[in-house]
Amino acid sequence: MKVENCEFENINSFELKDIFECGQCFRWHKEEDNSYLGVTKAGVLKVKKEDNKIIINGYVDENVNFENFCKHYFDLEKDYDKIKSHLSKSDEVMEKAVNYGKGIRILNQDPWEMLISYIISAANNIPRISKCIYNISQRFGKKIVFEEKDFYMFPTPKELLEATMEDLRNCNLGFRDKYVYNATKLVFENIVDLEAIKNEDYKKAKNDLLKIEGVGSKVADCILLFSMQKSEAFPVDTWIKKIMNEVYIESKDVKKINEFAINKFGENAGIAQQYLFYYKKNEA
DNA sequence: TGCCAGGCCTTCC
DNA sequence: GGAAGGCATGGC
Repeated sequence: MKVENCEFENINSFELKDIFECGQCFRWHKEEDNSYLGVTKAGVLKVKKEDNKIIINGYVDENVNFENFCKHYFDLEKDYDKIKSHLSKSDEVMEKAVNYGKGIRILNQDPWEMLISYIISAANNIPRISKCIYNISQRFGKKIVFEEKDFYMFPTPKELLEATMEDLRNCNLGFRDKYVYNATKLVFENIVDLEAIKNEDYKKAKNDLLKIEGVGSKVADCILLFSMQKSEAFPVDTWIKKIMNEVYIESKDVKKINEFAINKFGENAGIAQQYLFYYKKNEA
């Protein structure tokens, strides 16, 4: 492990609260000085924003190129201003949602971690999902000490393979224990190759993820959007169902809503979804 | 107490 | 192929 730091200036659309509290990640927490601390695949990161400067400190793996990792993780190569102005022209509700979540960036997280995290998310709420993920990290992941505090890496497939069904139940996963247990085996044995799936196009990748027990349309879309750079993936959960029904399309059929949205919002449907989700859950 | 949470799977028409 | 019920657990 090594200590690292880097800075980025004049990045548009970058607000810590919007990025870390819009529901896409479960391992970031606000500190007293308004910075955010989080555990990523590279290690522990601390992010601050001062004026138009983003300052990132890290305690990360020796082999990580820190600046490149941050650039990718925070999706800094993408022009969100352009996407926002395009989406805003769509309609009034979208314009409001974009304005509400104007500092959102979609993080590029670890596919394996997203697979397990979103299996756990089914019929669950965000605080409890975070607790579940902390529990399995604390019991099966590597411990890191950073700034005199203990952090736990998300366990690798090999590490999580050590967990029995009972262990997982003790991490408060509830009925999702068996799905996590089976998915871990599939990934460890490379029957499910997440890196290969990541390289496929959206439809094929989604189709492959749906073969995993515990992964349905919504969970698959979250994995695709938050860790596989498939920005057209449009996860339909209960909140999105509500706002879509109110504004765009009256239907109980999740598949219909999903297809409608991809047609309407196109290649950035997933980013549109995140603005809508954040807006509906907190404001509307 | 009853309902809901970033759903999915199985069963039953 | 579409609707209904079950599934753990905690917060409100």
